[in-house]
Amino acid sequence: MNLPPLVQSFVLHFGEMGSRWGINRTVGQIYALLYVSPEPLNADQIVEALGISRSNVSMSLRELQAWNLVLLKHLPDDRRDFFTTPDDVWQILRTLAEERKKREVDPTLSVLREILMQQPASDAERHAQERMSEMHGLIERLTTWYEDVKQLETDRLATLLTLGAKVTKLLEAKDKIVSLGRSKRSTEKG
Amino acid sequence: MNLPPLVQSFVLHFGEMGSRWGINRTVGQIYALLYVSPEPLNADQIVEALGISRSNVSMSLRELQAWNLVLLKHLPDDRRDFFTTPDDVWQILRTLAEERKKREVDPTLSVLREILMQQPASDAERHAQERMSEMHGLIERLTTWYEDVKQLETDRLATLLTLGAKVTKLLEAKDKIVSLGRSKRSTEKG
DNA sequence: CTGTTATTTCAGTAATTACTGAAATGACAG
DNA sequence: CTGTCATTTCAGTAATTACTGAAATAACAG
Repeated sequence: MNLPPLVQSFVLHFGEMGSRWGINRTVGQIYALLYVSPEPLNADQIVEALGISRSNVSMSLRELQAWNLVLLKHLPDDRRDFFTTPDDVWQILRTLAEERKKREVDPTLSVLREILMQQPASDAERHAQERMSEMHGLIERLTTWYEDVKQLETDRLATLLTLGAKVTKLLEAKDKIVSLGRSKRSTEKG
Repeated sequence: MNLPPLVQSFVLHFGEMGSRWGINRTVGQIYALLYVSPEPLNADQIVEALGISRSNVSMSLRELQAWNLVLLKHLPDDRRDFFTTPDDVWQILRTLAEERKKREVDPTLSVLREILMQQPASDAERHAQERMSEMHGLIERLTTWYEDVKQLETDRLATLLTLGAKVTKLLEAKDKIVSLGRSKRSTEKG
């Protein structure tokens, strides 16, 4: 590996982090390299930069494409494939969330649903179903929220993030006012 | 493995899912088993239920304890260790988020910060730093939001989730009113 | 077609990670 | 102390996953 030291640290870190996710070292490194590269790279440049085999690069790029984390580009008069990552980090975040949901959450939801359909045959099963139902409920809440929020454009999402928990305080204040109004009216009525 | 069929499906699914996270199959299965079990289990019961070695159970429970996903309980007049998962699924979610942040996000943030401190020695490095800075900014935003939201009690968090993107619509409405007010005032003034 | 260059596939191997059984440690009762 | 039961450690092995080089496929130019 022969990269500017600053880039190398980044690439190596992503490689290690990769293993903590499901992703493997090489895939992480390639992603990091493409992410910081000023222009698209072709497979041989990646081989050169990371010192790994051509076939490994090919397979890892496939993996990254399956994750939609990498874009294929073609330069005029050059039939090699060049690769980049999307520029917009928010877009990257969205993609990552979407893919992880698809791979990690959706299958679980469908297994839970299936099990919850079945008739429990014992107390143990009944209890298990209750627990699974709690889990199912939580996951559904989270995914509904996610489906809702993912539609937002970047600046609105940013606003939402900046607000964070403040929103609930606002709402509680509003609720108090509303309930005051209600109790006043109900008093008038009663 | 000799479990009620319904429990078995759940346990097996979690085992497979485990591999898609960093967690391994056995750890996933043990967690799932404890999660649906009506009362705490000791190591030998887990060995029995899952058909794996005693030592594997011991190591996997350690891993789960390191993740704070499992609680150690003692029954009176019994010196064996018994294990459960926390009852409250929201609490489990919090723990999971906290641990994943600690392991997957914090190290990246600190590497990024370190690299961004350094003086770039070339155009390539300058460009790389810019990209890293974008990533750093995004992650900081997300973690700030998370730090903020994680303090909320369950019912407030639930409210926040239920609202989802509606909040931004409310805010935009508010902003329009405020900016109307402002432009009115500035007209009066000018 | 033929030759050239780019990419992919895949069987074999290397590296890593998971799991086991045996032995060590610990915790306690008598 | 000694014996008993529970848990942990760890070296060896099994299983899985990652990686390579060689061969196959593909995409084109002439």
